[in-house]
Amino acid sequence: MRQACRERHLRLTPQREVLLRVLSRAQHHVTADELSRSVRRLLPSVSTATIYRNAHQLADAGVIATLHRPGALQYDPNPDEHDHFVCSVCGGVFDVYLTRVSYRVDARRSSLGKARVERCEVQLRGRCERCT
Amino acid sequence: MRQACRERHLRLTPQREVLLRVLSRAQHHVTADELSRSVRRLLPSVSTATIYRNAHQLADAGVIATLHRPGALQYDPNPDEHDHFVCSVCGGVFDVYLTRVSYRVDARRSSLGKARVERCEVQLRGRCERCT
DNA sequence: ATTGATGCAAAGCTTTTGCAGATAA
DNA sequence: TTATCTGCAAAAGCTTTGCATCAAT
Repeated sequence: MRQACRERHLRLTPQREVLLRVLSRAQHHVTADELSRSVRRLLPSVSTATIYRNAHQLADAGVIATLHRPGALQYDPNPDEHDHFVCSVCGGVFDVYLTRVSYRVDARRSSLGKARVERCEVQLRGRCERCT
Repeated sequence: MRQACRERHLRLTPQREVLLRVLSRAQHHVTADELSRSVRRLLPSVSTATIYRNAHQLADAGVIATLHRPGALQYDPNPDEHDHFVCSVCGGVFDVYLTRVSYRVDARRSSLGKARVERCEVQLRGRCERCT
């Protein structure tokens, strides 16, 4: 992460260092608000604007990913390629790792034209263990 | 659509009728703002609150679907089961119909526990025809 | 010395809500 | 008649931005 910052001329300010640390420790996706709280626990002065600005830069750099969920944006610190399971009851998002993903596009019904498909993201839905 | 409304005791007010008409004619996904404009072209007095309230009710009724996209919620009036292609350049969303979707969950790496998977949504990403 | 980063406060947007009056069934 | 709906305006969230100041390189 620090390496990626240097490459992009992102300075290693105390604020950014704390943010990186919090993200690398995060076990799940986090909203900007949760990120703010965690960061401020270590460095209380950090402003919301800084959280957003830095998170966006990291997302642009491909260091973290963003998920648009109802209510608020979520930052996904998991750098591995993976997909998600969304609980339709509690709304929780869980990482899942899929293998052998395959599909066929019904070209006649899909108005893709000459579009080039570069990636395939899967979102599983259902009830999570706790909401069963 | 009208039938679904009756079943749920949703009254067929002029506002709702226009909304249903606009939705049934829509070729793509629409934001609440676009929906407002289209509806007001036919019935200028309709308020934003009414648009949101009704769209949510229709979504709850399963008549339309909602997509959380950056910037704003989108309503998807397509009742067929389908997936989406998202252009990473212009952000446009296009309907795609997939067949033979298959995948395997790597249970060891995925912390799903006893969660029950009920649905599998696929989101393809790439460049759409116009952005190539 | 430069160029980028920060905090603050204000602004911007989308979406929701309270309420009184109106209306479909 | 009654439960539902509507418009308005205000409120509520989340996110972005302008700006003066500060600091990493």
